[in-house]
Amino acid sequence: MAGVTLKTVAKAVGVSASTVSNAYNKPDQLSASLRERILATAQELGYAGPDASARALRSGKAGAVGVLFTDQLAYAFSDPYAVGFLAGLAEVAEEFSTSLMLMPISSTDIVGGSNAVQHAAIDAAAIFCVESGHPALDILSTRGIPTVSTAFGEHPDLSWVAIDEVDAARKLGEHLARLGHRDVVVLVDDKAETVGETAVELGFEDIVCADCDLRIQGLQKGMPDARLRLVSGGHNAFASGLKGAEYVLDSQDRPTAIVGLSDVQALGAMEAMKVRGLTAGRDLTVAGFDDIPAAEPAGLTTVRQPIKDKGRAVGRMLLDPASTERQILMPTQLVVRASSGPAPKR
Amino acid sequence: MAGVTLKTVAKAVGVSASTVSNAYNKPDQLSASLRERILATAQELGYAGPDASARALRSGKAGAVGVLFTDQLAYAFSDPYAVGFLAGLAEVAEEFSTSLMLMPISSTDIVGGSNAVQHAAIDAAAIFCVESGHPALDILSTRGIPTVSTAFGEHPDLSWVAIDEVDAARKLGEHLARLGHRDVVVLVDDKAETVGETAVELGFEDIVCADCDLRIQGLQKGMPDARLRLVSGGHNAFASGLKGAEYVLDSQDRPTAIVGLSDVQALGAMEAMKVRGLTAGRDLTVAGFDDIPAAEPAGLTTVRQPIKDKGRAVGRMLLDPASTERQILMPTQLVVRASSGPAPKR
DNA sequence: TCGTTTTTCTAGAACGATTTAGAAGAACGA
DNA sequence: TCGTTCTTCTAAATCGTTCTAGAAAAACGA
Repeated sequence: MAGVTLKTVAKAVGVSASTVSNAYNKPDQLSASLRERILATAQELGYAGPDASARALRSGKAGAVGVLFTDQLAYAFSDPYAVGFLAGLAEVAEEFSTSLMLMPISSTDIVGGSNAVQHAAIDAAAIFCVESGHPALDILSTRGIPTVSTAFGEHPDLSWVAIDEVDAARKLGEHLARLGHRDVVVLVDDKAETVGETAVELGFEDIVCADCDLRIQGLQKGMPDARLRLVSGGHNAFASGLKGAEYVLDSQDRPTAIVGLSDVQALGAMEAMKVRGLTAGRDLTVAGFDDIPAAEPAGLTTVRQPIKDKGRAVGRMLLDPASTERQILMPTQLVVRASSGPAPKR
Repeated sequence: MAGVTLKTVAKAVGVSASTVSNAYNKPDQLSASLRERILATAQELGYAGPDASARALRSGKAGAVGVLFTDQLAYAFSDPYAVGFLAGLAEVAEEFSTSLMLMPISSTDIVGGSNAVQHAAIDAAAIFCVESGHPALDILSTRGIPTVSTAFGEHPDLSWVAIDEVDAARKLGEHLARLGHRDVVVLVDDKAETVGETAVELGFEDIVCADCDLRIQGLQKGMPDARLRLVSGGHNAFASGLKGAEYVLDSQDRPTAIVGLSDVQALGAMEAMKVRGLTAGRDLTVAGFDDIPAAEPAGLTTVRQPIKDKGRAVGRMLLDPASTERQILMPTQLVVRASSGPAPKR
């Protein structure tokens, strides 16, 4: 079976290789009857169509867009936000009959030549949740691979699809301020390892993720008089929110509101409250970010961003030559639900 | 910047192309000093290392394994089961500095030449939740791409990593029978479109997914005297379970136990019960399959299978030449939790 | 009927690397 | 000193396509 190439088929049919190639790629360049004869012979010989690598080399199109992912894939995909984004991206990819290439970034030997970012055959790449300045980005850049990031960037020649994180958070902050909250705990899904089982309190300087930083800034901007404390429960978003909230709820110094930097964390916090017999919106206010599907049934106040659209927009920017915009700001919207209520009088 | 190839670098340094190639791939084939000089010049010229497609063509290794996925990506990844599998697979992929290629299967024009399965440059592929007999599998087969499936197969020359679905389900069936259940509703995550908003009752002949079929068989085997009814709430697993359970709970003919063919569906069912003030394990028994992370906190009785290990095993089989086994049966284990209890006396 | 356009097909040169076989020189043991 | 073995490097073939330019034949308009 192996070793059957364009040439084999061409010889068998008695035509040139170019014609066989055209039979597959440009059907209107040859007569229908000949095309049929070629395809039939190909099938007979067990020829599966033009070799992917050869085609990619010659035509300069790999037919795949890369998606970098850091750390544990499981963590990345346990957040519906990531899944929604990917779904939007996949939709556009399918439209252009392109595959998605998930490229693991081994944080360790990224510099050594043997890694996926270096060797993956891709036409473009989506930068999703990768810190700017990561060596992988440099590699993509030298390789001359166009990228689109989901992080709001100041750099004028970078491409991105993002939301105004600060503004989004400010809306939520103002909402909370309006309700009278002055003491807020922010649940952070910290990238850095936390210490064992219990949550830890962080300083503002500990925040590594740029988006997180911006959201915290925005919150503070919306409620300048409030005291913000940062608490992390570790990697995994839901568990992180749960642990973080447990820590906060069981402490002497309870806040009147808990904000998860993602909905999943906020839902974790609601779970912790439920266990303790507390009702969100009455005993304590809880809010999140993103408005993932699970937020509505849970009655979670949050800041909506069009997740799937974001993925689609990135896909378009990467794949559609007709899309000329290089920087898109997506709208956000405060969604008030039952989980937020007035701060109790002291 | 563009147009810098191996040759350019070779000429600049004053060596042959082969030597530059060796500098990247076989460092011990040339003196350290020359290698350093080559790498330095390459950097200077903005050469990003050997072109991925060219290397793939010449060496016959694409450096990527494919993962087929049907339907909507979002649905696929909304199930932690899929995420866990992928995480295991990704772990091994990273080990072999290989990328994962997500290949959408547009169920429609799969036959027309323009699709990812046809054109993706991959060395091997994992078949995850794709019905045997799907045209995409034929394409992979003619392309000569080795595949490993997660479906238990009878075919002796196919490779798979799977669980004994029938046996797993039988264990659960026996457990339920022991508790006295004789009237069971099975929640099916039906691939076929369901009618609008409400759940539908299915016949055994409606089950298209092979795994589902096996599990149903196994359940019946474990509780031969029980009446099994099949109910589907549509695509998305959680919503499907929720809708299915709502339908069942609000009907005249309530069963004493509800089994979700996946944990996510079972959790959906528990949600429906909670809304109605019913307690799982007391008012009604609920059980699932897979033992996803969320199952334990929810107290869900289920049949555990080593999800991540399954992904890892598939990865090994695909990538590690040292792995010679072609068919691996993973163990399963009944995990009894609070959601299952004795059937109420009538 | 004759020039012109359109259709249909082909030869041969890329695409950018890796590989094979082997040459030139250095190092070595006796 | 000589034959042998390493080390270090090279020339040329090859991987399987697609692309460019153009030839031959068919169709067309006047």
